[in-house]
Parts: sequence; C-alpha cells; structure tokens
Amino acid sequence: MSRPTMETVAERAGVSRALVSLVMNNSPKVSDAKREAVLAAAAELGYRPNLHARNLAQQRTKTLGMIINDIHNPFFAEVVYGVEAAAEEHGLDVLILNGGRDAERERRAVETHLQFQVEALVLVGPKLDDEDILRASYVVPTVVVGAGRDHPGVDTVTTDDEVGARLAVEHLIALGHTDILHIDGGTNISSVPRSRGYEKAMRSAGLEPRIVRGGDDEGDAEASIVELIEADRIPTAIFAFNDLLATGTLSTLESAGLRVPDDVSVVGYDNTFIAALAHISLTAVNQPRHQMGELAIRSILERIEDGRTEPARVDLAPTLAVRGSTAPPRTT
Amino acid sequence: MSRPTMETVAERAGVSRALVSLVMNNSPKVSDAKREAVLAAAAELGYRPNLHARNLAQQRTKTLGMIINDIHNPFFAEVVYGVEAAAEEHGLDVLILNGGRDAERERRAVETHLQFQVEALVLVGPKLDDEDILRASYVVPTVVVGAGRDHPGVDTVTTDDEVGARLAVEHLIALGHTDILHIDGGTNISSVPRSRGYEKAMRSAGLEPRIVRGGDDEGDAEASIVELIEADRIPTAIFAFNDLLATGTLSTLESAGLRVPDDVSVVGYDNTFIAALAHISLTAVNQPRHQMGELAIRSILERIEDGRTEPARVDLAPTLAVRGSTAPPRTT
DNA sequence: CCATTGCGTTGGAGCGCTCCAATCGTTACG
DNA sequence: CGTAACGATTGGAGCGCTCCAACGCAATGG
Repeated sequence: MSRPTMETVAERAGVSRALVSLVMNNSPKVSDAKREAVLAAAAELGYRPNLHARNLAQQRTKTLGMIINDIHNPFFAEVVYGVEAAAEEHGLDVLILNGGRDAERERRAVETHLQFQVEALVLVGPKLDDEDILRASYVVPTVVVGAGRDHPGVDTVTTDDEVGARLAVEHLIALGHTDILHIDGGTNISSVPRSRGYEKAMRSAGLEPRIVRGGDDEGDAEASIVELIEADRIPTAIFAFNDLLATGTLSTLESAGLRVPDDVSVVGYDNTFIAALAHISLTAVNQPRHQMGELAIRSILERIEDGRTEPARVDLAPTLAVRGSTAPPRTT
Repeated sequence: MSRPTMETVAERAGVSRALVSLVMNNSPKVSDAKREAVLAAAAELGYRPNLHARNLAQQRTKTLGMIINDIHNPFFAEVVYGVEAAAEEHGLDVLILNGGRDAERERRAVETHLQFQVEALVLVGPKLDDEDILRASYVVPTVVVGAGRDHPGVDTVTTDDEVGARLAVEHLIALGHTDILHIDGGTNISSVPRSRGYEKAMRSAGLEPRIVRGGDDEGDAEASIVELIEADRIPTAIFAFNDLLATGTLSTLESAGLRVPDDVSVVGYDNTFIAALAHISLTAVNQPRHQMGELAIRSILERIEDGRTEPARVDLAPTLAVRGSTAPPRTT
C-alpha cells in the first residue's frame, strides 16, 4: 500500500482536497470543526505532505543549498551552524552537500542543488574556479564564504587574511620577537594573502621576512622545520598558515628538544577547537565563523527580498586569540 | 524570464517533449540527429531538469537521507565519507541534515527527509529515542550507525563498545598496569557499554575497577582528576570515555606536573584525528568508521533490492591504535 | 505491390500538490 | 422579507516531468 495523499485524507475527513491543503498550510479561513477532522484523518493515516509536489506546484522551495569544502574540517562546521541559525529564522531549509575537497565533486554538487531548485547557493571555501561560480550565480543568488581570493561578480563574506596575518606578526613583534618565520599554505587558496600580510607587517617593522613552504596538514610542516633545525637557523617565532600546520610545528619542535614557547613561539590560524585544547594551547588568529554564516544569509536575503543585484562583499575583521604558545623571546 | 523547461527545449529543437525526456535519460532509442539537436538546444537555453517534477513523476527519488548527530564532531565526518562512497556506487544521492546534538532538531530532520521522499534513512549516532526511530522505520528502511545501545526493530551497524573497552584495558594490563582508572561518559549513550567492558575486563584479571564521572568534552575530566590528585589516589593508567576526555586528562595531568606516559598512561576512544596529532599521540580504541558507513548502505540495499524485512545487525570489531600515551608503569 | 516488422517519435494521462475563481450557506441590514 | 456581503468550501487548471500506448514511416519479405 502506497503512502496516503491529500486525496486520501480528504476522502477520510469528508472534505475536498483543497480544504486539506488549506489546513496543511494552516490557513486561518478554515472552520475549527473541519480543521480538526482533517488533522485527525491525517494523523490516522500517517499522512505526510510530498515536498516535491508542493515545490512543484508552489514554484518555490524555500530551500537553500550549501556546499562545504570538507565536512572533516571543524572550521566549516561552525559556518554551518551560523547559516542554519540564520536560515531557520527566515523559514528557509538548508541542504548540505559535501564537496570533499574536490572541484569536480563540487561541480556536481552545484548541479544537484540547482536541479533541486534551491533559491540560493552558499559556497563555503569552494574549490571551484571563478567561472563555475559565476555561472551558478546567474541561476540563483550565490554567496561565497571565507574564500581566500576575490570572486568577481558574486557576493562574498570573508575575513581579511592579510589583516589576520598582520595581527599575528604584530603580536609577536610586540612580545619582542624580531626573527619571525612564516610557514605558508602551499597551494592553498588563502595562502597568498596571509603570506602577503606577513611580509608587509614584517617590512613595515623593518624586519626581514622569511618564508618556508608548508601546506595545510599537520605533517606538512615537518620537513621545513627539520631543515631549519639542521641548518641551525631556528627563528624565535613561527607564524603558521593554519592550526594544523602549527600543531605539526609544535610536535616537530618539541621532538627536537625545543620548548614552546620558551625557545620558540608559535601562532596558528583559524582558531579551531584544536588550538583551544589545553594540551595544545595555541595562539591563533580567529575568524568569526558563526557570524560569517549569518552574514551569508543576510546577503542572500538582500538579493531575494530586496532585489539587490550588484555584488556585495562583506569583509570582517579577524581577531587574535592569545594562548600559551607565544611568549617573549628568550633573553640570551 | 523563468527557467526553461522540457517544453521550451522541445520547441527549440523541433521535437516533442517526450523525446527530450528520452534524451535527458539517455535512452538508446533516440536517433543521433535528434539527440544532438536536443542537447544543443538544452545547452543554448541552459536547461536543467527539475528534480521535483522528475521525482514526482517517477515516484522515486534515488536519494537517501542522512542525519548526523553533530557536524562538529570529526568522528561523524568519516562515516559520511563511507556512506557517500557506497551510495555513489549504487547511483544514490545522499542528503545530509545536521542533528545538532538535539533530539528535537533531529525529529524535525527526520520529518524533512520523509517529506522529501527519501528512500532510506541513515541515522548516525542519533539522539532520538527508540520509538521515534521505529516510527520512521515503518515509513522507509532505516539504519542506525554507531549507536551505543540496541535499537529494537531497525537495522544497526555498530562496533562493540564493550569489546573496545576491553581492548583498552587489556592493553594496559599487558603493559603491567594494575591500578587502572576509568573516566566514564556521563549521560552519554555509549557510556554504559564502555564502562561495563572496562569493569568486566578488570574483574576477570582480578583487578578492582575504579570509575569516576566524566562527560564527553575536554573540560569534563578536569574536576575528577584534580580530586584524585589532591587525595593522592592517582592511578598508573587512565582509560577515558573518548578522545576529547582523554585529551583533557592529558592536560590536567601535565599541568599538575605528572608526565604521560612516564607517570600515568592514558587511553582514549574513537581514534579521531586528534588522537593522531603527533603532539598528543594518544593511544585510542578505533572504530572502522568508513566501513561502518559502507555497511549501512549495504544494509539498506538488502531491504530495498532484496526485500529483506527482519532487522539485521552488524557488529564490527574495534581495534586499538597504540601510540605514545601508554607505556609500562614506572617501576618504583 | 501489399502486409509485416520494428525503430523512432509523439500525445496524453497522471504524479501530489497549490492557487484561483466560482460556489455555497450564512448572517446582517435596509 | 429580499438582497447584499462575507466567510467557508470546492473544482479545476497547472507546476515539469515520466511513461505508456499508439502512431508514422521506412525497410523487409512473401
């Protein structure tokens, strides 16, 4: 036996299908008697409205599609919470698809969302190139969250990576460091502005920048650090591209007998909960992820409801979470 | 101007709507000439099939709904990857909804999925009670992954928490420990079997179990540990309910001047990537998460395609990942 | 040369819902 | 007491698609 439909419910309640529809959308112009009859019939039958039929008839879905770069990464989770909270307030459902760090999968995810007729697209840290994103934005309002570069033509909600990097460097300088190394993010998209911020901050303090190759995973720092140690060119402070890289740095330094922060200070980026683990206690640049999610929704609503058409960019200020991994340099 | 439909494409290509449908589902019985004409017209118009219309007409969605307890928790992410990989192989789409650690939200998520006519439900670590789950399972095949207790009537894919706990304890015993403390999971659902496994393993080795209250977050271990330290009742080894709790234990011990593993050995549970961080290097019980996701899909397919109707339970063996946080007790 | 086969193509019905215009039954008022 | 006005209810059309039965047409065979 297949699932009950409005027709079934209507029959059982002794009313018309249209009336059932009104009840389901709790319209005020239904008599209490009929309303109760319908609800009772629906409950008895275990009726559940078919969203596809509804969306088709209604010509809108009240749903927005979200694609996150990697469901593994706790950074994205908080953006999700921000988006969900704000979306719920406005009666929008959120559908999440996992990009899985793969541009091709992401492209398919966009396609799936569009076929689902989502009313907007939220891309968090997309791997897609500008053209793909732009193409999607012609179909539905699209906002990119936390990307490391400009996405011309679409709305973006970002934090300023350059400023974030500067915060980190200035914190270290204020502590008295002058020999500050940067481990970059390799091919990672945010790597460029963060490295630039580092470099500018160093130069404007009259210090010589020093950058080594990193990556985005815990293990990616090791080789570079070991090399430095062997060459005896250890800095007094290290600013890493992200928290995981910083954590790897921590491990490598300590297993080489160097103490953090006594011998070397370390700063991370992202301020994920890993940085906050007491055992790690990493000073890190923070992005207001929850807020970023909320602002993404606001941006979308401005398009849907207020009819804005030119791209808007929101750029938030990062902050610095100071913890135990930074201290003044050893005064030799 | 609204989005193009099959009708639009048909018109432009000079064929019937039905023919367009055949092309879109790449049916073999379409002449190459028409096929190309249709594809060209579709491309020019930027046509995209409407999934709602399709699902409605087709009376099936080839989609399954997944609800994860908490998108924050990296444990769940890997189950997602397992599910997605297996689902893709069978041409199924996966829709993810975030439970957000809240039974009520989860209940709404189930409802949303059912209204979307998903063909099956995968609940990962659900907060829902048995009745809710059972009710859902009457509507579509439902499988619960990694739950800490029985869910009568539905398919489950679990690892044996009791066995996992025993692995941890036996590892410690093999190292020579006799004074092994357990910090439990508080109200957490998996706490019961893990504690039971601990207790049994201790008793069958002729050792006295000792359990203190924990929780599931990093901070939840501190109070209990501090108390032990103050009472000078520090064990030589600690088995914690999960990795985060273990990490908290690590921090608390070290800030009290105790060294891990020299003074105290620590074992966690879940083997998330946090345990694997070199700086933490936590010995932990591992659950084959990816495989669990795959088996969940298999379970579902057995219902959908093979027509199985009685509940099936798959119980996998946990393993132990030995790292640097465990060692033989100090030989005083 | 006509009947037969089979491929390629088409129109129409129907999926479950919403929404509008039309209808029905009351009540209120002159 | 008739009629206007209003609130509650209903039938029907239509959302974009699939799928089936039916059709047209060329090739084939007797």
